[in-house]
Amino acid sequence: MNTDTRHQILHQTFTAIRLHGFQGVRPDKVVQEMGITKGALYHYFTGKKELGYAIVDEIIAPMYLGLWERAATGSGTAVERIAAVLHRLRLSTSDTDIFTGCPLNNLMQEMSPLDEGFRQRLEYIVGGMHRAVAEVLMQGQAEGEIRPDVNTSAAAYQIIAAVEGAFGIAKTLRSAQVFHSTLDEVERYIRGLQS
Amino acid sequence: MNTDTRHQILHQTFTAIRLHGFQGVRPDKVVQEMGITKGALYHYFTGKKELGYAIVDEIIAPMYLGLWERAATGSGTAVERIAAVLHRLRLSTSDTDIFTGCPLNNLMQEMSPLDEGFRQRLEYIVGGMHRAVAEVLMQGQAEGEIRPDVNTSAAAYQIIAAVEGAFGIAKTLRSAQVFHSTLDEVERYIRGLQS
Amino acid sequence: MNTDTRHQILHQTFTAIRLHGFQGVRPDKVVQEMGITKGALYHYFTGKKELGYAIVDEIIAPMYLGLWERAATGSGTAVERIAAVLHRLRLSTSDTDIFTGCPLNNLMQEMSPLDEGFRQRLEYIVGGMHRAVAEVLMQGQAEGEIRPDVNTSAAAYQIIAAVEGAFGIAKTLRSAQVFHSTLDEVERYIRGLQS
Amino acid sequence: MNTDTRHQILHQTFTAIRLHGFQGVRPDKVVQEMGITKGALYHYFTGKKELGYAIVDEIIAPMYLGLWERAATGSGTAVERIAAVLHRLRLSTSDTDIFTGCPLNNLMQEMSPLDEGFRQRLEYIVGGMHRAVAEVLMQGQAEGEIRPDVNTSAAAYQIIAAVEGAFGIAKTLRSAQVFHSTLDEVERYIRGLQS
DNA sequence: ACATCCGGGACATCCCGTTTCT
DNA sequence: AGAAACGGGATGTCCCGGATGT
Repeated sequence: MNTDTRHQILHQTFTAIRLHGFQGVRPDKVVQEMGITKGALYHYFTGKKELGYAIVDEIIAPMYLGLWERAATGSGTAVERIAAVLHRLRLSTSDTDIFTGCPLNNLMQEMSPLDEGFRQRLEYIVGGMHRAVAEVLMQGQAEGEIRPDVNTSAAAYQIIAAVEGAFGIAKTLRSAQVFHSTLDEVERYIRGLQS
Repeated sequence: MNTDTRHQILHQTFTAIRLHGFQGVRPDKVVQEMGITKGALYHYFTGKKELGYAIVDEIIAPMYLGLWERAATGSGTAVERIAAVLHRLRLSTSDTDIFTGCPLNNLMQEMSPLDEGFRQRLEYIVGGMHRAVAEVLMQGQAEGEIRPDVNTSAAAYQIIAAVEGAFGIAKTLRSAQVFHSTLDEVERYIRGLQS
Repeated sequence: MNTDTRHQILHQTFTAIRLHGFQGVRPDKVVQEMGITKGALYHYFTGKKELGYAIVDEIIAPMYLGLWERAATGSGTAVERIAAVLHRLRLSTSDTDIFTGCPLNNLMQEMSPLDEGFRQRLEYIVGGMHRAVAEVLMQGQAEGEIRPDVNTSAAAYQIIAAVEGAFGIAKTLRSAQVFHSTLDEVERYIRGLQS
Repeated sequence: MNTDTRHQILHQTFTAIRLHGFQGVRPDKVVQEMGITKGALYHYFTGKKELGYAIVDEIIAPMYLGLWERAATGSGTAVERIAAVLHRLRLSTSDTDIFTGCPLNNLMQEMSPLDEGFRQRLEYIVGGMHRAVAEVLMQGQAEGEIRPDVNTSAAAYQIIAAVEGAFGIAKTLRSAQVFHSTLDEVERYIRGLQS
């Protein structure tokens, strides 16, 4: 099993999804751009959908869960740890990322109502992100850093929602600046949760 | 010009877009479900894309701009007026709306990078929404209701982003409850802007 | 009966046929370019085919029969009268005519095998042209100008064939010069028929 | 590369072009008649136009260039060699060929003004035919067989034009006899070029 | 004497996936 | 492991013409 070709297909298709959406991906085009044939693709994946699942499982999930779970295990105050994730997000977001938007958000909007397999995988990722953030907030609450009246679960959803929403709006406005200033505002919101 | 048939096409296609995304819309199916023929469709619209533009211009834009601009012209404090919009949003959002997500958000994620015509129309809508919210916040600031150190533009983006993000997350989690509790949290954030 | 509109349709469609061939004509486009609607077109003609027949009968036939029958009724020697037609042809043939080719020849090649109605009308025109040329040659023969061993019918066909062929070749080579020098050669051939 | 299927498509489509013209060819019908599917067709050709180009390059060009260039390399006097080509043409022209006309001529009339790719390919063929005939005439002139005042280039164009024109006229008149007698007359013209 | 609206069907092309072969 | 050939069906668009109105 040549894992190289498999990886290449996975990443090339991931790029295509970012540009055209999952439905807009043309396996024909993808393999052509890679210089391989469909024989290779259908050797590793049973179909376009399974290829999509593999991309979510093997690329997107590790990417986002890794990013947010690092906050849960990091050091410093709760607010600082979440702010650190936002900083990393800002730094890792290039102008072309603004243009294509957040891969996770894109797939959620496109595929959630269309395919249950996608929805469950994306739900798993969002759930993991939410759990990570909520946990940090609860730790902060336990230590007296966060106000006791804060609904940590709702606050966690709000943080994630605002980040994804910021991605979506910046994408349409084609403005990295809007993205950054909205993230700043999210950070301010988080600081407002402190005692 | 028989505006009846035209309107019917517009609304039926709008529904189809909500279910399958713009790229997933099959004009064949739409006209078949309406009991008309493709002759009619291509009599009123030169193509699928122009039909999409018309839907954004004539359905989506009035819908969202109407909703948010009402906040700017309403009575009461700034926070109350924005909270009123959020309430209306909650009430007008059925379970199937949770399932299909926010039409505006869906189109933004799907079409912004694919077609400049769509992007500009959506940018116009988002810009209008932002302007409306920011204006309310500035009025509140002028009247001493909102703290003077609040960046009204950034706060307005954050509010819109959180609402759209809440839609997107609730759609994947298939949970009206998450939608509502996130909106509650947004409201709490807004109240935190008060002096 | 507004003969103006009818004439306009006839001539506009004739131009379209010259550019795209009969099968390539799009009634939709033609009426659009004229600023009228299909209602007008189908008021005067029962269909695209009948419109084509009318164009052959009312525009092409008079054009070509008029040109060649003038040779039969003109004055001077037989050779001079035919040469005069060739001259007139040369003068009336613009560069765009070279580009689009001979309308008669175009229609013959395109429609003869496809539609019997066209074929018979075009046969009528070619027959008339042939009769006119053959008659002139026979008159010349009677007066001793043309050699008695000349097969006037075959010679007439050859003259017409060479002229149409010259049009066709010049059209592909996009060369007015080839058209003119071939017509010169045809003239030389005719002079070779003299005693 | 299975050249069998490719060849079959090429020849079947060539036949269809002869019957309906290039624009009149319906790929659907062609593949259906062959018992293959559109998947096969679009596997070998990127589109109808490219298929047409391939037919010109691989079928029509060799056919005509082969026919006329044989005259240049044959033995006997110049006139005999050209007459031999005309004879071969006569023999290889069945009644159905009269009905459908000369494939080269048909394509020239139909496609030259519509598509530059076709025009250039057809120009290449006509150029080759002309060069072959002109060369034979020049050889004859060098050997004193052809009169020195003959413009070999113009005469070559006239020969080709007359042959193509004969095809076109015979097609409309549906008369093999007219075709043959016109070719006879062309032959007589050529003999008239002799000293 | 025309314009509007629309029916019905074709048409070129695309595209996912399977089979076969090397 | 991967390339080539092909099946089968859908897709967006076009386009001729008729029905209806004015």
